[in-house]
Amino acid sequence: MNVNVLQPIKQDTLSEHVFQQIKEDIITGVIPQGQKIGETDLAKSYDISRGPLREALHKLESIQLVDRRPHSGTRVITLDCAMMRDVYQMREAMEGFAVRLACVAMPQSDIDNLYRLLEKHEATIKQSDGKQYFQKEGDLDFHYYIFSKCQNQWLINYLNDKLYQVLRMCRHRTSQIPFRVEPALHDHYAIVNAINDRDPELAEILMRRHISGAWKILENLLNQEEIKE
Amino acid sequence: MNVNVLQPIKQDTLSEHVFQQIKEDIITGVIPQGQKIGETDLAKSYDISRGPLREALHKLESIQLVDRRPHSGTRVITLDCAMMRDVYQMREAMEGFAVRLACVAMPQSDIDNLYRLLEKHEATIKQSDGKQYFQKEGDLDFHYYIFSKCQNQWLINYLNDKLYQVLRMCRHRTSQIPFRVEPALHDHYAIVNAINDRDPELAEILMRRHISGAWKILENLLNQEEIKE
DNA sequence: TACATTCATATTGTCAACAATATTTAAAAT
DNA sequence: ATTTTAAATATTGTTGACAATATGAATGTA
Repeated sequence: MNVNVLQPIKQDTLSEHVFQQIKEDIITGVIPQGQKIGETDLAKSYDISRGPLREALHKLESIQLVDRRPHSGTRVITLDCAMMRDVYQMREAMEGFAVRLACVAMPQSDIDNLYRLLEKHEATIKQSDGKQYFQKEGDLDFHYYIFSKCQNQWLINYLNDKLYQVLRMCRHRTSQIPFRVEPALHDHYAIVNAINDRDPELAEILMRRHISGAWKILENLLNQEEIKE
Repeated sequence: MNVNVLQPIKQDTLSEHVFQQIKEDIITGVIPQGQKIGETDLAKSYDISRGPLREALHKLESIQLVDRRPHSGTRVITLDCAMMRDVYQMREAMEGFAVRLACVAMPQSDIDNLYRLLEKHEATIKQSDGKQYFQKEGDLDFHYYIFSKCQNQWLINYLNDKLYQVLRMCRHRTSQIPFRVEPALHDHYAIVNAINDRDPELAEILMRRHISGAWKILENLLNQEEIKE
């Protein structure tokens, strides 16, 4: 595995520690969407003073997990359809570009690792074709492995720190819905094949299709959900 | 002009006000690159207490203008060649995608405005073919106008809040170097023509070429500069 | 009853002092 | 003279109190 891909973990300060914790609580729904966050309350419940808490909230704002309005307060974002669309479009643009770069930069050993990863996914799917929920994590692993090899630190950080946090939140929200995972696996193989052929042009196109396809499925599900309610 | 494209200006708090001010001071070089920032000193020089100043520094960190290490301190980033490359690659990916979206979403009136903008640039260039420095601002206007019409708030915010701040910093650093601006104008016309033909595919390709071309020129200049020193 | 205004309350923004950590300086040992 | 160690200094992290602003309740008026 490469170094220098992920920033060093700095959890030394209270502010940073609480930031991480609140982040997880928002993503996993412990703090529900749209909820107003009172500084005094939260500070008490995490047992720190308001100073570091405010700094944590600022960091949360910078990765779009909360909205802050001066003098008014902070509240957790609500993942509506428009926001998810924006996020998936961003992924399309950025992961498409990332795979194009990675396709040129990857050593063969990384490509081999990707094939092994997909084989593992394939086995997991065959083993348990009922409970496909677990598999979604595998999807993230695949995407993460690829963009982390693109050699552009800004791109990596944005995908990792911002987009994928919101994405995890989406997944959590839609985790009860069962997806068909075989088509995704097929897409993944096609992408790795393009990388293996050192065809960045094609790799980008396939990645874009893969992500925009995922969005179309998700969009339909969300609309159905809305109609039901 | 559309509303809802730029977030409302919130300069109500000290923290926000100082953030804006330090941001400008960094971008324009008043605070030089690589400089260590002492909280006590800066707080005194902006005549506020350390609380709001720290919040401002966190915001600056979130747009990559400073590096913070816990317990150690804050320093202004240094724009080396690798970082500029990353930024230009990001622009290539994101502005390419933005123009693709904008190409579909733009009403004809916006396209007319773009043509008028380019005519104005053309006139400015002819008028003062010596001092092309001023013209670079025009380039930013053009790019900004396009991506602000892409209808994806995440994309707009990232370009506007992060990439373009660093880009302005680059421009300031290389402002003494004269550029030939006619080729850029030619590219701009080609892009607007593609938009006018409602050809998002082509518009994206042209935008990518335009930006990667600009990077190649800049890269050469930076290398020459290094050799000299 | 509906609406506007005023006052009380709660929440956010700011400050200055204190604690914890890093950096520098000076002394001691090899 | 160079490296190690230890103390002193400076800087960052944290806290609780105070000021400014917004929110909500109560009162009065149409």
